[in-house]
Amino acid sequence: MEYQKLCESDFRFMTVIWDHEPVSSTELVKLCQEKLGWKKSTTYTMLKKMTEKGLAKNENTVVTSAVSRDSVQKNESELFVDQTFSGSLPGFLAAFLGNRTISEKEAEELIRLIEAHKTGER
Amino acid sequence: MEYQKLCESDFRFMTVIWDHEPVSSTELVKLCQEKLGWKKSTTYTMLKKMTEKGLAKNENTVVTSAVSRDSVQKNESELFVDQTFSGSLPGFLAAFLGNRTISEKEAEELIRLIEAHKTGER
DNA sequence: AAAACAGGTCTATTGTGATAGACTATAAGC
DNA sequence: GCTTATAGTCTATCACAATAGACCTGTTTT
Repeated sequence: MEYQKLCESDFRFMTVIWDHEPVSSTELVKLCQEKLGWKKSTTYTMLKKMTEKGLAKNENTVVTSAVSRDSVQKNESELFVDQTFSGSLPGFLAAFLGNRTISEKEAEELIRLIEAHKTGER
Repeated sequence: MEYQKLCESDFRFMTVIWDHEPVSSTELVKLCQEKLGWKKSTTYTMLKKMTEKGLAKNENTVVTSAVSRDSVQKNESELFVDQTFSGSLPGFLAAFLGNRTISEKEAEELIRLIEAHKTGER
């Protein structure tokens, strides 16, 4: 099955789960109240939707994620770069950097990442 | 005024404009028919919406953009990184690269971009 | 003058994202 | 046995994204 984009509230909800799992459903209701301003039924509605989509689990009142934050972030990023920059990572980076500057420390971190994913091919 | 996110069809529509401007409205109708499968009235409805939002202009049946592709891409990218990675560019890059590899040529291009935006600060 | 076309508006439909109120069922405490 | 939590469902509302059909007006062609 192919990746199904998460809409915004889905993502924010999953973020609460990722940040706190495993978490009891009651606790999750409290957290969503605090962090997202949601009522109880909103949280349960979302929770059900997420379990139906296979993104979360609610077993015996204990909620956990069924997909990792990393994998979702990866899919979302790919989708975004595809849609907005026809898949061009340099295109994205050029746009994102625009006329901002980044610290040398951050630059080094980025370069390290790039080096780590570089193949030998030209 | 703050940046108003473009929804998906808005962005695809603007892309047609950016790719062809200046373009007559009739021609735009044809292009949207081809590229997006839209009917005439759909194109005009969108065009009106875009002019109302200040993203495009229709002057004397000649359509042009009122915002650059670059600036929209920049805003969208910032928004995406903020929402998905709490604003962390390295976070984005790590997720995007995942377990893929990039060619040496592309890596060089990315590094050049990063160097160009590096400040002296540590 | 009638037909054809360019250029456009207005209203309507369908889908679904986002949110919650009212209600139900089951177990725990008194 | 009644009350109070806990855990959850079901239905509904509202906004707006996405799309288009029917219609209108002015200009050009036959």
